[in-house]
Amino acid sequence: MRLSTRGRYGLRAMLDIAIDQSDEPVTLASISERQGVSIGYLEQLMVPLKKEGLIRSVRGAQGGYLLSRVPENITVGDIIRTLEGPIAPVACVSEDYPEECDRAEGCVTRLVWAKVRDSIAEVLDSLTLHDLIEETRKSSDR
Amino acid sequence: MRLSTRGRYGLRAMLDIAIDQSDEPVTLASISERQGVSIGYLEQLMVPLKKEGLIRSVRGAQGGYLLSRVPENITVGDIIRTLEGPIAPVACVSEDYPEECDRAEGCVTRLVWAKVRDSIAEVLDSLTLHDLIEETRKSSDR
DNA sequence: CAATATCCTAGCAAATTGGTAGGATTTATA
DNA sequence: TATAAATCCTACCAATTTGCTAGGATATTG
Repeated sequence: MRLSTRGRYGLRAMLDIAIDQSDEPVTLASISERQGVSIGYLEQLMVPLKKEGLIRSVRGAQGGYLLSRVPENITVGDIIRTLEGPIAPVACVSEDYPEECDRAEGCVTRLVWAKVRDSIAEVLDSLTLHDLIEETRKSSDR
Repeated sequence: MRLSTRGRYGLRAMLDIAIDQSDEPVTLASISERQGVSIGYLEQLMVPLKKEGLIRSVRGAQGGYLLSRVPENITVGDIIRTLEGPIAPVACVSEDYPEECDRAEGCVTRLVWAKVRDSIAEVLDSLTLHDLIEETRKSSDR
């Protein structure tokens, strides 16, 4: 039941971009330095995030990445689903296209996994990047 | 964010044993037939479940497996933790021995994963084998 | 003693994970 | 108009995890 580094690093990267207030693009080099993740790996994470429309990029010198929406309108769930796929502790209760299964009817354990899926989704969807920025400020004024 | 087959098959196997009312040991051969999981693989799952004290075994002819406790006292969480390890969407918020991390203090994303962990645990710990037996009966009287 | 079970050790192919390498392309600025 | 700074793109790959199977040893019943 582990999240892969894609989701973890991806969320850190998105928060890193969100925290920057300058309105100037944030480079992967700077994210890499702050977050301790290689530029090459970050590049891979940016591809789906951009395709999904959560960020936009500026190419060339002084380029980098910017959020496409205000932090209030980007949830952790948006980011995690983009990088890890639909939430699905097991394939037969996937949010998107649940996998067919012979024993589906009368499969009681399926109900368990559906509850797990929903409880995870509830947490991820209730948190926005804005919330995490706030939390960051709180923990830094000490 | 997937559960492995160990947890899935293991829960099915445990429920299968729980549903048997005969007080006689349930063989892996019969579980295998009903659940569509090989005997060899089931054997592997029984080892930790037995070590954890959730089931006991009877060797030899007419042998098999029995629950060590009444279904009311075995939660889904007990089974999943036994087969999959402590609940931990990421290592730094593992229920058991959270992995150290340089950026632990001030790491806001950690709070997210802790919430996810707790919400998963809440679901798994609130469901017992008894609940699932009840659910099975309900879905079969139609 | 034969049949039926669990127990135990090993091994292994396929998939997934977590990256790296190397270059092509775009753009700001000196 | 070069040059440097960036993103973009394709490929590859080693290590780990997953999901098993094989083959036998041991225990128990009838």
